Amino acid sequence: MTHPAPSTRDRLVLNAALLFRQKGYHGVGVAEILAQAGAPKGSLYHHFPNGKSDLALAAADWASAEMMRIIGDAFDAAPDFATGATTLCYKLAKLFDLSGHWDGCPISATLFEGPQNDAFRAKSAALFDSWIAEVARHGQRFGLGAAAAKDAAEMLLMGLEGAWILARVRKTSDPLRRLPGLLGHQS
Amino acid sequence: MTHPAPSTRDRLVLNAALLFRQKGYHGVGVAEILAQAGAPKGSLYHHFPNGKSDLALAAADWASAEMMRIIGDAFDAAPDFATGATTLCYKLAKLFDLSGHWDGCPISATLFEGPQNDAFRAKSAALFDSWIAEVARHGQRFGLGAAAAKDAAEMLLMGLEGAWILARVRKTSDPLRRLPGLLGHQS
DNA sequence: TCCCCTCTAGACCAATCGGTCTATGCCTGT
DNA sequence: ACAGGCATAGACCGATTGGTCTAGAGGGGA
Repeated sequence: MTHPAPSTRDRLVLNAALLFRQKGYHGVGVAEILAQAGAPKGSLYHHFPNGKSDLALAAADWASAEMMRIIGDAFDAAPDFATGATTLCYKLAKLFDLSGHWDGCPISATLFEGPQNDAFRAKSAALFDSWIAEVARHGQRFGLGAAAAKDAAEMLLMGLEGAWILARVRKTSDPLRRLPGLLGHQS
Repeated sequence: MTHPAPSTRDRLVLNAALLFRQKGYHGVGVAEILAQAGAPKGSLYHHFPNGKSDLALAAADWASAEMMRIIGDAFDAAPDFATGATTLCYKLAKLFDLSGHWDGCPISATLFEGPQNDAFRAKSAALFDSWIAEVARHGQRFGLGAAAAKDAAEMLLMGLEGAWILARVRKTSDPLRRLPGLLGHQS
């Protein structure tokens, strides 16, 4: 059905992404990641010489790619920007419900509470910007001007992040589902 | 000028709040808090028998009270809801600039990445709700209906949380200052 | 003066942290 | 069959973690 036999490296990245999202960078120990991925310590430091921090960056990249895919799915099938934004919110709400872990945004959870390291900050900025640029691209495709598209994209992202936090704290995807209405994207 | 001689307990709470905001719950060790507060270990466990987790809850309470004060200041002096909301965003942006640490929201940073402990989650939910209720109260004071006031308050909070994240990642308070415009609170 | 209680002080502890190291599979090319 | 390298496997390490414990400083009441 899905992938037949993910490599050790992929298992490490995937499980690290899941755990970091749930507990934050400092909240997860390498031992826990290794146990959940079923890999020994040697493998981690073979694939990621810099250990935990390299793994976190890879996990964030992986999670960001997943988000880009979701954004694309939501907007590609939409007739206009507002519908695309609404679909995106609903898709994320559904994933939130399915996970059963009340996870947060993968970027902020993984990279934010990490080391003060500026590389982490720059990386998260770049990933967020890539999301915004992608949403803005769809906005322009639907006829918005460049500035208006970027504003709409940034507002959507900010709303999503805030709704995500509220959803997490309340253990319900409601805030994500109500966001489009609050943003004026649906009547 | 300010308080003449804060008690050991107050110094612990204050410094814990500052550090947790910067690095998250798991990102700060008790040793670091004690060093910054200039207190020995014995004092911590005297005032907070449950140690770090008790201290985090107290720090969150303290930070939340501070936020309630800021909300009150912003809306009390405002002629209408939109102006109050705008003032609140600007006040938080100013604090963000002054801190020089690119801190995040005190609640999410302190309590979110903490232990899976449901008490932490419930506490943060209660504090967020108190903020929303306070903003909604001002909304009703300015003539909004109960439901509309709560919607506006929740949207403002979500926007603030999202803008806070973006501000942090970009090391600029711009997102917080642009939020009122994006929310339609000013022309 | 003496007691008592609150608070300070820091030595000390087991557990866990992230990371290094050597040994050994295991698979491929020859 | 054999060599050689990629990858696995986990023992091991010093540093740091949150937390406990004993000792004593300090001050107010009797």
